[in-house]
Amino acid sequence: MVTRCSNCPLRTRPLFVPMTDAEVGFMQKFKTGELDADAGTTLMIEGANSPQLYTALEGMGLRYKTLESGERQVINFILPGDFIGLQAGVMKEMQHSVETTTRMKLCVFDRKALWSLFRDHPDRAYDLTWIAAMEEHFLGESLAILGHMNGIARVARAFVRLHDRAEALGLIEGAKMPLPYRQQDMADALGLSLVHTNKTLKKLREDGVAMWRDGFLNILDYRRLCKIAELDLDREPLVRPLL
Amino acid sequence: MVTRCSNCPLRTRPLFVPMTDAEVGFMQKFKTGELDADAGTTLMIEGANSPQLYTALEGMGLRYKTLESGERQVINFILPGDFIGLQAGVMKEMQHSVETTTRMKLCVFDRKALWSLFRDHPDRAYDLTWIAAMEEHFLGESLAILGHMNGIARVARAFVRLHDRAEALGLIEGAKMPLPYRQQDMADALGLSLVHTNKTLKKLREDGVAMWRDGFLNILDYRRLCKIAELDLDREPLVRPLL
DNA sequence: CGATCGCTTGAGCTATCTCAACCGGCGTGG
DNA sequence: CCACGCCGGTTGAGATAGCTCAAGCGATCG
Repeated sequence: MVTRCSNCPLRTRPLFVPMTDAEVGFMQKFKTGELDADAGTTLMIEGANSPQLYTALEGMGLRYKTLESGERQVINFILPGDFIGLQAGVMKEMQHSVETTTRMKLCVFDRKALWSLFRDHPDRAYDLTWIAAMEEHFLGESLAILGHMNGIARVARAFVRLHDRAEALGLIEGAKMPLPYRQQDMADALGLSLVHTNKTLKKLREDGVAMWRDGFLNILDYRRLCKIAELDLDREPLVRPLL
Repeated sequence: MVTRCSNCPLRTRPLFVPMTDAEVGFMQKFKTGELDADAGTTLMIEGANSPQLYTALEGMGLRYKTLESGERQVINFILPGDFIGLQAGVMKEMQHSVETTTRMKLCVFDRKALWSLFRDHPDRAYDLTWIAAMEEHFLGESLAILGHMNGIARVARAFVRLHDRAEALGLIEGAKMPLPYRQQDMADALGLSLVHTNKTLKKLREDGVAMWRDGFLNILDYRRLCKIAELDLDREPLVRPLL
């Protein structure tokens, strides 16, 4: 279902709209190379500027902010297809850091090329703005989760979101999906303490709802998970045409 | 310091860069009119589509999401200069609602014009993406606030942010700035209960740090407020070139 | 004059936090 | 090859920030 296109640094187009040959040509010119990053690599750092932008091709990572107190707020999890560095592209500096969790393969291109994109390919520029608006939407949703839901609902919500994204990417095999993060990462994403996150995971495990261990998430009862996450089972599908 | 330009629907350019005559002309063509909305008007509604986009010229409002449980998450507060409806512009539908708190004057333009903007004015389109990236930054910051700070720090942070924005807009008169929201709005923005928000405000009042009543915020001790908000007093200024 | 709205305050409850200890697996260095 | 240290995960116990429920107050409005 998902077609990989390693020539396309900007995987912004809904999948059902194929690129024209001309577009593919442009994209190849736009792309400056591919990057193979080890697990634990810091791709971008808060406050600094990055001359490079990326699209994740393989592997997983996360975006986070470091607070004055030294704590971390994980902004979101990075999966294949995600665009990395829009802020660095248009603003003076990044407002969050980006780090790989597993080994990642990334499509690299130059931020200076961004302007030519806007000048010569308005439809692509439009897509880019669409990405940003989408990102804004997900952040707003996260805000609502942190603002109004209790521990177990937050964890459940995270699992549902990750499951749905993984499903769209074809990453699920036999009800299991890779989820290579640490419990601390999840805790930092959900605004919970590590201890409480751990106990919440235990509860979900014991209730036979979902099991996350050894880097894999196994959802045993999707229906009940959605219920806990306060999500409609037959909600309209997440619009996430990025790859 | 701030120059008002009611001909400019897209107040995206840093203030120190004046528009050329040609640009002003285009903007006037782009703009379809002005809207005078009463307090309590719903400008956009979650799930619906909006044929119109706005720039706030006067007055204040707020963006919010309604949760399954019926609760509200206030995404942010709208002040003059804010762009409203980017999501509606590029996505199928709005992901949050927008409501006026006071009477507002808005600059209106048509979402269909957005595409011509991208096609004919790449620099402006670039600005629009810059806006979106900026919005993303602020949402990320809010996320960190909800995820990691306690009640009093959240309120203090909100006050500092609002103060700084108001200052940039020249809305501060004798240490007082208009803040026409209800305590419930603030509570919904910060993920606190109304009762706890109220008690926190009382504490700030009694400690002589800040006083919010009758629609005005009076910051008595900015230095201490920043301390509570866990903000550096001499942090680099908030980059918010939007009017 | 009664009803509504926003604000205020008290009291008890609990979800979540912090502190602290322990465990198994893994990599490193002796 | 063993021993040690470190990392991620797990669990218990006590402390508390923040929640819910409930009541009251002044202002505004029809």
